[in-house]
Amino acid sequence: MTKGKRKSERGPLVLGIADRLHSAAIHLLRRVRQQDTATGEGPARLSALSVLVFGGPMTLGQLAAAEQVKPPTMTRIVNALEDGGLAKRVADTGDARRVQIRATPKGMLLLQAARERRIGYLADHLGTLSEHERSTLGQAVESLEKVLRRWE
Amino acid sequence: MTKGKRKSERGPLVLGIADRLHSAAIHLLRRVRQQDTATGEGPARLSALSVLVFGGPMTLGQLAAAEQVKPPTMTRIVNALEDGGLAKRVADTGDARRVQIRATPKGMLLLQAARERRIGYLADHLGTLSEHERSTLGQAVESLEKVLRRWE
DNA sequence: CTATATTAGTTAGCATAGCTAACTATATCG
DNA sequence: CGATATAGTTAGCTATGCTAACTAATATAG
Repeated sequence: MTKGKRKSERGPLVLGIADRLHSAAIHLLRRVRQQDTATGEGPARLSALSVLVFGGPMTLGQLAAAEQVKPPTMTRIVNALEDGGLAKRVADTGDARRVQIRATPKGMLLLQAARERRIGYLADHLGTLSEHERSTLGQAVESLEKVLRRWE
Repeated sequence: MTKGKRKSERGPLVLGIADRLHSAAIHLLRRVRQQDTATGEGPARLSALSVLVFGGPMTLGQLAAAEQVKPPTMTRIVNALEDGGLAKRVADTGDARRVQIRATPKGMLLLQAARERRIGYLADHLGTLSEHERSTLGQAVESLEKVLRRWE
């Protein structure tokens, strides 16, 4: 062995994997997002609605933080969701400054459909892989989830 | 075995992997993109510049297709890149309707730096995985590349 | 307990990035 | 040559991001 240091550094192998993972993630999401045109809603609205549906009701500020967006941006997204009957503002009991945002049944249904389209489309393509490749991919996704949990 | 059909379908296992891969890809890219603020350029410009730098000069229409965007959108992105000295339009010899777009040395340098920031940031976090996990991830990325090549 | 400071959200106004429709200029084809 | 097709641009709309400045409500200092 010519190289001493072996763990937790930015070696060429890790850089190569990072590079290719990055590129693959970009192209996968670009493909999958094409399915969303069927919803008639833009990406920011769908993403915020997804957080509401799967994370439950939360304040506008929490939603903005979850979407890594500033509050004024989220105000407008929530306005649009409310206009479309997909979410509603509910007064917070105890702190009148806060506004709870919750998905409506219509919003939940729309998101469910959008999600099934996206995930089903991706699954159809992953289905062309062998059983072994899918198993390896499953393990890799677990590693990625671990990386994300550790991220900050 | 209670289930007969085993290959190339949308079973619950594949759906689960698709779901988690989809989510992981979204969150990974959201993290990595934070690094781009250092460039002072927006995401559409950086992405188009990346295609130019790594794919070489091409016409505006080809660039629009590569970015899955309509020509008028790409016209404005190229205008902005040109204003910033990051790319330039070159007349196409042989067909005066076409315009070749090429990255300038300044554009190449800017993109190189942005890329190193993004990939390095991601690699640093992948570096917290074990050697075995990284190896599995590398194989999984190969599978994803295969899926993408087959996609359409 | 009032006066001040902090916090949550909104409003206003700007920039970027997407679209379609309509236009210009050039090529191609009958 | 004239009709048609193709490549880009222009104009104008929508969506989504930002900062600065505002309002309302809560928390805190004296």
